Amino acid sequence: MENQALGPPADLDALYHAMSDPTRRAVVEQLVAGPAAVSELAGPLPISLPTFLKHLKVLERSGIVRTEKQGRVRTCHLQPERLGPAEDWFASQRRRMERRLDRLADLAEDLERNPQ
Amino acid sequence: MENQALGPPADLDALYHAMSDPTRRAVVEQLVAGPAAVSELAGPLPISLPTFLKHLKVLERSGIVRTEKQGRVRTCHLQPERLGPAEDWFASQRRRMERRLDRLADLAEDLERNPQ
DNA sequence: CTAATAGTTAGCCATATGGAAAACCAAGCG
DNA sequence: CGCTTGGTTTTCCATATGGCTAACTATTAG
Repeated sequence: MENQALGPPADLDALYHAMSDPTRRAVVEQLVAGPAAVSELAGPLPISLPTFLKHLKVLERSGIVRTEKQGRVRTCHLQPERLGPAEDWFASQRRRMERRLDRLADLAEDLERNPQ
Repeated sequence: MENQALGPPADLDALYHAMSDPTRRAVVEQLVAGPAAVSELAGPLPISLPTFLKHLKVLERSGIVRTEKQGRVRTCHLQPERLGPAEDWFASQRRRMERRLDRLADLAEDLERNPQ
């Protein structure tokens, strides 16, 4: 449930930190459409290339993006399997919360049926 | 900024930022079990109360936790409906990615069947 | 009324983050 | 070879973050 033995340690800190910035989410949304070179990704964005590179490094540290250089072009790919754990933590909390609320509702019903 | 008509409104910033810290995730995991007072939440944690309060404010800004004070006790509640959007963004990206990979697989199959 | 309890404010500090400009490689092209 | 293109490194800046202590306010228990 926690660590699925995929690449680097699936650390939620880095993952959620990576996704907490709109620029970086935009990059991910681009990469969903397919791999892209650094300049293709940076082009439309209103920030300088070096600044973009910092964002890219944050994404790489989080494991959500992998990059490789061929010649002078660095291509960026999304690692879809890293999206799972991020989604899972939220889903897990939500489910636990719902179960609790259900139990609470049951209890309330019992009390109503069988008042003290 | 450049929101490309993809995904929900960008208060995801605050949400993901809130979840990028282990202390704050621990608080959320506690609150899933039910509402709790500030000191109950802060007690087990290895940080000072003022520091804890800062974390709590981050959680409140993100909308994931609501608090109310009665007498001298401030009680913290989880807002489960805020967990949904956070989960959804990831789910949405993952699904888009999967669809793309499926199309790609189909294409590869076609090529194999019908080589150029 | 006094004292303990539960938070809150106010400083202070070190590090991290997001941003920019400038100068610097290295791979291709003509 | 020399120029251009695509990245990279370095340096610098302002602000945010996470942590602390100390001092303060406001309830409530005795």
